Amino acid sequence: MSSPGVSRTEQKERTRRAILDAALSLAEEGGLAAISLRQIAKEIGIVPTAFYRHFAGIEELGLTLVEESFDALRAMLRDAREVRGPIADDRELFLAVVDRSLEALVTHARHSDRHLRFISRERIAGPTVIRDAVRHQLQLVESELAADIGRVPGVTRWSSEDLLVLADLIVNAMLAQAEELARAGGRTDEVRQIAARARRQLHMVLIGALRWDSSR
Amino acid sequence: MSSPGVSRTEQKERTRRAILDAALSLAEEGGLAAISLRQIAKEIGIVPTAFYRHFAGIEELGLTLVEESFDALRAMLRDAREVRGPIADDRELFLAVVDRSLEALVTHARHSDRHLRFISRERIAGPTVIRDAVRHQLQLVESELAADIGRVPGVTRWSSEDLLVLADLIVNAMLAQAEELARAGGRTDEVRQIAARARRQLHMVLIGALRWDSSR
DNA sequence: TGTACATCAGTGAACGCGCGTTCACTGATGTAC
DNA sequence: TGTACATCAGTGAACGCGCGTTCACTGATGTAC
Repeated sequence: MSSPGVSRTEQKERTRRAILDAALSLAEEGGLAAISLRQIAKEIGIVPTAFYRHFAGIEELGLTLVEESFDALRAMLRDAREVRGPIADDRELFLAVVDRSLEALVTHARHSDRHLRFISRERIAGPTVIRDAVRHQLQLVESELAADIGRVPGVTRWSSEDLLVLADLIVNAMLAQAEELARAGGRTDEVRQIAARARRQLHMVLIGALRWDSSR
Repeated sequence: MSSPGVSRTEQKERTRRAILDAALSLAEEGGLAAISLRQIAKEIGIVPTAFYRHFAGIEELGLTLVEESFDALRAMLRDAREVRGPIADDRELFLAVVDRSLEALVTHARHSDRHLRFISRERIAGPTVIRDAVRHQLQLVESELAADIGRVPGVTRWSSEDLLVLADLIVNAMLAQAEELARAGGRTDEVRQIAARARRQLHMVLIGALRWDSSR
């Protein structure tokens, strides 16, 4: 099970990585709840019992995947935030800035697609523990996004509750599009079409946002 | 297995119904892909082999649940459409009309919650055949909704593509809220809060929609 | 540098269990006369 | 209305299989001297 010139620690890490990857892929069909420890072991060519050298069970593996997936999601959002520069109140400028963020998201989504799908799938279909962990992390992400949107000049008068409601809308919409994006695989035409749809949805929502008034 | 004074056909229908109900409930935890024929049989107190008197396998049962779920969803939308009456261009009137639709949705959602959750879960996490069936039906629903929105005076100049994009946004957002609604169970406070969030999201989206111009 | 011992990732046999599916059956309900 | 036969929803035994988990093990890597 080992290659020459590879330290024990390094080899262990490789196997751990292989387990996580296999679980992520196998779960694409029917979710984490539908895969077995033995399927994972078979997939990467280890004996079933070796699994226990790395995780106490599938649940622990699942929680690790939750952490990983949100690391990926946060990296996406950080990137989108950094790429866009200062935000203007002017409508045209504002939408151009949104477009730059979205381009960063689409680029990232291509590499983190399995993690994003993991989030949107296990949030709804996961075993209870996993589902709760995902939902909790999603709430944190929505808070961050809400704070982020709150800094846009036009929406500074919004109530914090409305900002959360808007963030929830955006996160749900974008996760649904990420799902479509992953499903499109590499097919360039489809990817472009879905990215265009995501862009229009964001525009529609944000134009509404700019007109919104929390006090009414 | 039978009660006195009940015809054979009627008894068969009862068992069939019990199977569908049990599957719908058992699938709440980890999705359709994670439940077994034997679990269902045990749940309703029949022997596993009796299952085959009603369905060829879990997949056929799943496809029946897809049909049922969309019957429920369409009934909701029909109700929402009927309750609201003529749609006005004026913003206040328009939003009041949207509110009436949404109230109808929330009332329905309380009774069809398991079917709605089935749709949003299996769309992402289901076995391939089920997933494809759900996605296909959802596209039809989105088309209907798009046509419906297209009749609103303010948006008659929209491209049909934009109408579909908007319908997709609304369906995704409302399915996510239906999920929350079901999760809240009967707790009145939470239900009211989620309904309020759904209303705000619809308002935000539709205010954006009224300002939108497909030609830009 | 060489040797003796410790560590520990991965092995392989074994367990009891729930799985889907087959098959011949039972006995209540339905029907023909 | 009564009898004889057909139908068929549900039964129960049996099958081979994959499951999670236990346990004692092996042998390469790591470490102490």
